[in-house]
Amino acid sequence: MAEKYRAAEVERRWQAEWERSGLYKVADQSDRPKYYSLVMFPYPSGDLHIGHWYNFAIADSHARYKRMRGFQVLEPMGFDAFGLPAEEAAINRGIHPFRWTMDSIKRMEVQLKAIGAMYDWDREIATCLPEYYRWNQWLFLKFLEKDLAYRAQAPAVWCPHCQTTLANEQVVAGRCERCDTVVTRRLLEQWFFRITAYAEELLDVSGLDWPERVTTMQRNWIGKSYGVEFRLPVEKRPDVEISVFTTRVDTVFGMTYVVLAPEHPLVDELTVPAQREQVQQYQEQARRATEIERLSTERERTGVALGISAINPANGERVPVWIADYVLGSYGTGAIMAVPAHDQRDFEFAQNFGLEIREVIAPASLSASPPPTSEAAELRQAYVELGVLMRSGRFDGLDSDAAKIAIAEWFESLGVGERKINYRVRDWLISRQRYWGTPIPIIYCEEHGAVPVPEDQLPVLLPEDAEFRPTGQSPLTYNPAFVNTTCPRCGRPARRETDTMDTFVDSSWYMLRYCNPHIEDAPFDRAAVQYWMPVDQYIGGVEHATMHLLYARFFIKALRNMGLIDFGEPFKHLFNQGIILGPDGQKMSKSRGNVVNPDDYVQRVGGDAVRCYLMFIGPYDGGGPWNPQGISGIEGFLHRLWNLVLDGPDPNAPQTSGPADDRVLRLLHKTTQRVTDDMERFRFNTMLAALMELINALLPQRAKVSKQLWRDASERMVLLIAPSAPHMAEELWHRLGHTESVHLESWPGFDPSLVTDSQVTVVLQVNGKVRDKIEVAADLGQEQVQELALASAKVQAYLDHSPIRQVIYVPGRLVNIVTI
RNA sequence: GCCGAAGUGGCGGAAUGGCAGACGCGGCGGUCUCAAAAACCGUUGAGGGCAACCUCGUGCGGGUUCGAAUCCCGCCUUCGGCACCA
Repeated sequence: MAEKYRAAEVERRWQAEWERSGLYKVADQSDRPKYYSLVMFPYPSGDLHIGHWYNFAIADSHARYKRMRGFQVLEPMGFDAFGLPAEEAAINRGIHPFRWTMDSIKRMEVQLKAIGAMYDWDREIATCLPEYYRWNQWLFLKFLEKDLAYRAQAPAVWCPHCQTTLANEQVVAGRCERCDTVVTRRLLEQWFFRITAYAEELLDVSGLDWPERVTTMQRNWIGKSYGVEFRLPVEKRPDVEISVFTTRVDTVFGMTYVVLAPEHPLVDELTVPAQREQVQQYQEQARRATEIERLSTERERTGVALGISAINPANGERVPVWIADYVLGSYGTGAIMAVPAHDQRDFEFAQNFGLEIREVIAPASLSASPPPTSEAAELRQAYVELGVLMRSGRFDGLDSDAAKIAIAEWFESLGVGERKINYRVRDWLISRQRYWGTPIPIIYCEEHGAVPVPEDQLPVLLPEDAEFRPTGQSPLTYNPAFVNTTCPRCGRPARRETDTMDTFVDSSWYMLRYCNPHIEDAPFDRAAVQYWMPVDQYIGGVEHATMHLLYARFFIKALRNMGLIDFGEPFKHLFNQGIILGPDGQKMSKSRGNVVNPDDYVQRVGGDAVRCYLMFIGPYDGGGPWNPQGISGIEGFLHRLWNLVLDGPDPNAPQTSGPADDRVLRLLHKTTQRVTDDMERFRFNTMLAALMELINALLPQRAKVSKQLWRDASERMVLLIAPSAPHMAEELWHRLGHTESVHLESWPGFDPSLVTDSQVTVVLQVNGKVRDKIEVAADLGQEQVQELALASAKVQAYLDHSPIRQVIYVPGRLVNIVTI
């Protein structure tokens, strides 16, 4: 019996040795092909939980596998260190965010090292350090130069709990993505990145190997729609026109009113004096409403008439102009033509206010019969499908698709409108009224307005002595030493911008920085980036589909157009790992008390066992509950592997190879093929199942196979498990007599001629039901196999002299004899 | 409401047109032990049968096929995304 495996001691020892020998230091050039393996970097919360392990440890196993396959692998680690949680923690505990963050990073470095990953710690980054965030500022200035950053007054999403504005992407169903508070809107001057300029390019995901649901989410988020934008003259106001956007210009003859968003710039101008008070009240009410209230489809449709009419350019009819909060100021032109018969929202609104509902589209199936003469009152809801036009002048009888084109062309020829594409995506609001972030490098001068901080004055340091409690104003506002400065243009007193940047700016380009994080005169090292980028495999949660992943793609495209890089996508392959739930099947949270701390398990059964167990739980994109009992299966497997290797061949085993050797050799090669295939396809659960099957089959053969083969089998198993259980594999490799690290070895290959069995089991069916099985030589011909099948007594019994109508033969698998 | 994914033993799951339940957990029985733990061996979908074996069985209902967990149609449930985007 071999000595017991002492995981904690072995793991500590090898981690120290790997660090000492610099085993995982990565050079920026190699004869080997490069492979950049990246996980979404963690927020320094101070506690590495089992979910981090699920993400990081498994990603590391895959990266180790790639390294053994001959790639030069870059696997960096760092911290997404700015952001609200540090401020919250700092406020709650009275510690400065900087200290809290740096302490958390220190703790997490220790915990991360317990994973046993190949991180090259020389490349570590922390985004809250000036050496990093100065490049956020530098990139901001570049974006400004290219008109990709701009300042505008807009009704920004406001989170009352976080006391800051948010980007649209950070609002989930009307609630703050971070703290789940119902958000409101505030009219503020804010900085934006012009991501909408890249809407079309971002829709192109060809060449990306990403989960389809992520690309679908991005496509839906960008929301491209084709339509017509046209202008309506306003009665008695030849100086004003109302622009509207519609995707259903085929229904334009059904327009019975026009709606402006409450915040539409023309509202004041167009409102008649008698309506002024009501209109202003409504505007105020709409401004105060939370997103939840505004977005609720259950809600009664409200609005106020301005007391003025516009002219429908299609038929010259007068239609009243209203404001209503179901029209958004931020989409299209902020105004719509309302066609209540063919739009459900307009329909409900028209019913509420007794406005005319005029049907102009007949369902296509009814087109043969005369147009229905039904009164509007009979309609229960809008008919929103396509159909055939009626009451539409010379367009009557056209189907919707043809009419969309015909009417668009007509409008274009009249000069009242043109075809237009609109996108749902909004520009990215990056201003945050919080302390713990990158200061936006802008100075406001009375004479010169918003002046960029000159490059040579970067970084604009975040002052350490600031009051950071959120008040709704940016904390930096209260720091005179920070705020008061001089204008870079004229030298007169000026004020600094006091908002900080959204932390998604930091994570939009960090993958470039990892390539050479020590470069001092540029955000990234062009040569190193040229070598390593794009990221070959990116692993992280799906929750970033329309935030980080979209922003990073935008950044890379913008940087490419600036000539700073020469590729257009940051992440070639993307994998979304699932979420590990608590043992109760619920999402882990401190308040539920179901958070699993990996440290206890690492101490007890070893990091290798935790890694393997997480891989074994199920498909990697599935996640699932942490079942503390299940880990014993992996423990047992690893112990049996340990014993198998250390016990060595049976003392009475044959010296020369016999028939058992042939079977075992085939099994070794077949398993190698399965493990290789599963590793490539991220199927870690079946990869480990294959190794378990192998060891289960191997153990009873110990006395039967030759000593040499037993040793070969041991070595092969150690190599196959090395990416998944790197510490034990290293220990076993050395115990087998090797002096170099197992992690410098190549992945074992397999001989295609050995992965198929010489004997195969053929299933014999009668009318699709299994009745017998026979063992035949794999290369036996169809006729012989069928003969053997018909010779089977069991088959004969079921055939019972019935005439055979058909025989299905699947080579090496089955024979199905059909009699009916 | 719209879009998407998924439903398989007590549990995690495997099998993507060809032996349903690989592998593991848990359970049951056994070996060892004074005993327990650990380790090891056997067994474990349901029903029937002394047994060899037989029948049923992958959310529900239909279909295609020699053959369906797998493909098609309809429904139910769960999860995820979007949700006034004109």
